[in-house]
Amino acid sequence: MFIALASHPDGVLLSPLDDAGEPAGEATVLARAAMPAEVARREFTAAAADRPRWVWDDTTTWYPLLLSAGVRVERCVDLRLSHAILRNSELTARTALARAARNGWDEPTPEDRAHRREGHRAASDGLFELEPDAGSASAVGPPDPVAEFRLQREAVAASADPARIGLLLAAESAGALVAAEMQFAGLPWRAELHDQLLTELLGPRPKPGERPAKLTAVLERVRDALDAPELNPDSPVELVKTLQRAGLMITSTRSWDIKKLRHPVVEPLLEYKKLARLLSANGWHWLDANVRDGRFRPDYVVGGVVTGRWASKGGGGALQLPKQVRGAVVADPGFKLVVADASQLEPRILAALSGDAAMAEAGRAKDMYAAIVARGAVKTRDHAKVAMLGAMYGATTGESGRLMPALAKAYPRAIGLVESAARAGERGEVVTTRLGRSSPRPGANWRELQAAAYGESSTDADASKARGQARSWGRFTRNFVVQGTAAEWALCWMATLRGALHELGGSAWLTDAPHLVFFLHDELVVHSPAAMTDAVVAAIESAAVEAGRLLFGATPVEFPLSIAVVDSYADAK
DNA sequence: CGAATCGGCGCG
DNA sequence: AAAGCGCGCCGATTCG
Repeated sequence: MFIALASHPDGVLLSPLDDAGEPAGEATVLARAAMPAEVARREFTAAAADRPRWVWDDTTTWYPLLLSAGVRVERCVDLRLSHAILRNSELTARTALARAARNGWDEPTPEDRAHRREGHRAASDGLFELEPDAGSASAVGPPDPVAEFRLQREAVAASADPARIGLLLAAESAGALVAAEMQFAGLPWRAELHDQLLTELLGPRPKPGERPAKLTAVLERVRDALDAPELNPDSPVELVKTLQRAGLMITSTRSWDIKKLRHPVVEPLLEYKKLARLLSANGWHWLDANVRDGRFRPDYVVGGVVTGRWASKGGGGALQLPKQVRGAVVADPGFKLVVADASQLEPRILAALSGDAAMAEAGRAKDMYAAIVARGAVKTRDHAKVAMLGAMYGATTGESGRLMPALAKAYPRAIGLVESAARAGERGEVVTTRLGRSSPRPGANWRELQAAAYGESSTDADASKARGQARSWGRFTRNFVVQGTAAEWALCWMATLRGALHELGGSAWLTDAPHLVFFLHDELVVHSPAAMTDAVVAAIESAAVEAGRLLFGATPVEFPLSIAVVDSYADAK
């Protein structure tokens, strides 16, 4: 049973729907204020199997309201996220949904539009411009969830593989629930510990506009070493000029390049950069803006990355919490943090995805890189690691490039898979993950440049530019299949765990039971009552096994985790 | 003047 | 030691 929720002049319209998306009973209108109680009633009275799946346009607009009212839901269908997948997927390319003109369901959520108006970059901005909005005609008024849901059910049923795409939609929607719940619960954050940490490294909090004492001290050492009393090292142009004037051969101010120099300025300059970064990215200003009532509540953007990974938006930078400040993340009294990390996830995904028996054999080991060495493909563990990364990212030169032939010889099917994904991208074709998320097509500029290289009047320069661009898109599609499938594994892992944690909690409210508080591509953090951590660890382990089974069925590849039960996130590894 | 871009760096 | 994927955010700089 599905129940669609939609705004209505008198409140909220509830429409019961069957598996095909057809009406399955009388639609009713409820006052807005009565909605959470009605949702709760349906959640609690039904047996688990009969619990409704709530169908709504955006989880971000409905679920936070329910959570604030103390209502958790078991399952939902996030129509906008599902639409984005179905619109692009090769598996549903010939369905009515995919062939329809762009409409309101292709537009960003209302929050995203507001966010963009505030001057933030569009999520799809980047190295490559994507397919432009054809027409970009926004539907008049809010789109109808009932009609959209029916189209989506049709598309799934008619797809080349309904089970896979259906699983992907379920996982994506479950992810949306997790994201809302994690934001609701928040990551426990001890502001006084963060402040203490900053004070130790930078000195006491300065007045606005002033540098902290320790930063000033190290800045003076930099200026002395370069005999440049006015130098502002935050200006790359100024810094590079000053370094050159001191006789140093350098054209950038990256730490990695500076590290290679031999000069008295190197040590204080690297120290300055490190401290200045801490101050600007996660200093007191960050603390004021992002931590309230002992919680950090980042805005997760489910499916915010083309590969299906999550992104984050707004202040905070949730997906880049430096290790430096993780000491401020501490479990509440009586609670523990259970931190779990999937080891070497992407190479294992490649092994399972390609069905390469030899690589899958290595993928059974706790240390996959060591197993690759044991097979004799490469000589050292470092080589195994760098070669695998090169295979998944498309390295052509350097050590990684040199190791590729040996790797391809030992694991022809696995390397063949990423190579053919790269070739497809170079031709401008689409590639698809295990569960059916397809890569975007290159934009019009890309195609024009390719076409120009084959034209009558093309020059060598045109051809070489086109080749470079084609290879670049090929590296993207090469990585897409692995990164995207890894993101699917992580979604399945997290969605399965979410259910298990709820079971463990019994009738306890979300934040009194073990609950997810953080997720970062292949790592998650559960905030759990101290007495339940053994059960939580077991649930995390079995969710990982289940994720592997959901994606790949019977595969020899294993997905080992490293799990730590700690008070402070800083102690996790 | 604010908006867009650049160089740099944090995360996976 | 390094050059190849995906992100978001900062301060400085340049653009319009």
